[in-house]
Amino acid sequence: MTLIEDKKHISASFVRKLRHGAALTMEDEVSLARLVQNPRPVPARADVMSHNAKPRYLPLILEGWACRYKILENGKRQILAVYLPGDLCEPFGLLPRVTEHAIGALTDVVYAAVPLDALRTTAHDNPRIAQALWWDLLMASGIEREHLVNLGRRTATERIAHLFCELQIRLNMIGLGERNRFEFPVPQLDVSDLMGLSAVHVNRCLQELKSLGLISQRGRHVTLHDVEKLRDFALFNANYLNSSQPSAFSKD
Amino acid sequence: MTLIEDKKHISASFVRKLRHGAALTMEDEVSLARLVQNPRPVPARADVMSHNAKPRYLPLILEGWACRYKILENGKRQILAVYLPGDLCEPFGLLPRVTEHAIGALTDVVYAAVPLDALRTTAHDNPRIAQALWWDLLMASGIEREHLVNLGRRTATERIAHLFCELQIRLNMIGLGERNRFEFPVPQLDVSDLMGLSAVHVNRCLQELKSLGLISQRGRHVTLHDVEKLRDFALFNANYLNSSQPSAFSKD
DNA sequence: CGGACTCTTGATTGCAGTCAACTAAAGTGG
DNA sequence: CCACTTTAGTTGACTGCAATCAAGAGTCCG
Repeated sequence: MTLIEDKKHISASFVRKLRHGAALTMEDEVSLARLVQNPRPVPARADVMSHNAKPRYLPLILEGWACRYKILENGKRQILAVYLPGDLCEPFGLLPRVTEHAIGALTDVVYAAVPLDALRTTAHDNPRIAQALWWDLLMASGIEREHLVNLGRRTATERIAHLFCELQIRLNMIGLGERNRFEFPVPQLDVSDLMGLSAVHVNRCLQELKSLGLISQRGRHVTLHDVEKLRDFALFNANYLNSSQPSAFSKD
Repeated sequence: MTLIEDKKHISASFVRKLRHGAALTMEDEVSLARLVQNPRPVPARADVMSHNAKPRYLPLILEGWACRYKILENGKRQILAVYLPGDLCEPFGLLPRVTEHAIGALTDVVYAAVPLDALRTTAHDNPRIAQALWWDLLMASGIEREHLVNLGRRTATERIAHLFCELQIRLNMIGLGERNRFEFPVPQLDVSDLMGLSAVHVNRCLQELKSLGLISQRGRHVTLHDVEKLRDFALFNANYLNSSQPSAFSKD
């Protein structure tokens, strides 16, 4: 296996996701793969990037699940976003800044440090790549906003159902999991910090979803028994995940 | 009064805010003011921009308070962000897309439609303006993320206290209100949709803040009696509002 | 002066948090 | 390979924050 092919392998999720945002050519994909260097491991519960760093690179998740989080002065933690393989942990990171939140590993993670200037140069020189990255930014901001709606106006069980609906689509986008079954390796304690709930209550909500026949869990895997029913239950509307394809670079 | 001066007047909040993000020259400010055309009024409770539009312009609030909101299928409403004079209602809007949420007027509003391509051209030709707009984008995304923390991990009364702490800074930034006193024209029903609460409970939280001596209201005006105490109470840390000055265009 | 909002208050309900104990599973080291 | 520790999941009892329901009081405005 050549070096290039190996790079294409480790960057597979990244490229695969960006294909949804623009019609990438083979060369585009090679350019993207070239950005992905030096995979680094991080164990579960450790930080990929700490608070108040001023990074010159963007963490790109290659394997495992990570998150952006903040800890309040009273010790409470809120997870702001979940990052899957192929996700840039600083979607707004086309330019550097002091990081406001930490990035943590929910499971064992392997990530690549994408150099800022290389990413910027590549995007600047290639309009399709630029479009794909803009699309990715819009999707990431859509996900965060829907998360906000989740916390504000959905009940605890609805929130968790909504999470599964979203993950099902995001994982499919990068080729992980089957249509209605996927690995869900996140401890309930972390789910509670994501959903603004207590861990005990997360446990009970999961049981409710199971008793309703909407999902089941075996080991670290979840099965969604009836995606349509689950979406209705969760007041889930998938528009926010892909309806925002930009047209700035196409002919509208 | 010449036309230019008049434009500078109606764009005052916009320019004034952006000064915090970059060292703008007089010419920069004139360029920015030139983007602000055709002020349009919208009455309170009407939409500035509805769902599923595909606008070629960005609403820029000139007077009054607006918000981005979403209504769920069960009729519940969540306000995602509050926009003050000088705020672009599509901070990610350097490129067009189908709008995911509606923009609504919380009070009587006057806004300008900033043409997309004019904004893009101006930013492209002027690095200081580009920097200021990036800074604005980062601040807007920081505000939304803190809002998410608010809904997930702060109690009802803390949330409202936090809102006042944030507004105090944002309003000062555009020269509205005094150091610890400002107009707060938002009905409690809208506050409840912003904070993920019921209107009744918002009322009781406001009373609690008053009985704690932290704030008082007279008519449509709020006074923060002890900003430091209020910030402690709200677990408020102002970093997210301005610590994210980008350095992509300066020499780091 | 009537009507539409908006705010306020009280009574009641219920969702979700907290506390605590226990079980299960997964590492770890002797 | 088995004690021992750590982490994760489960259950029950109780508490409490915030929603809901309902009615009344202010305010603004045509």
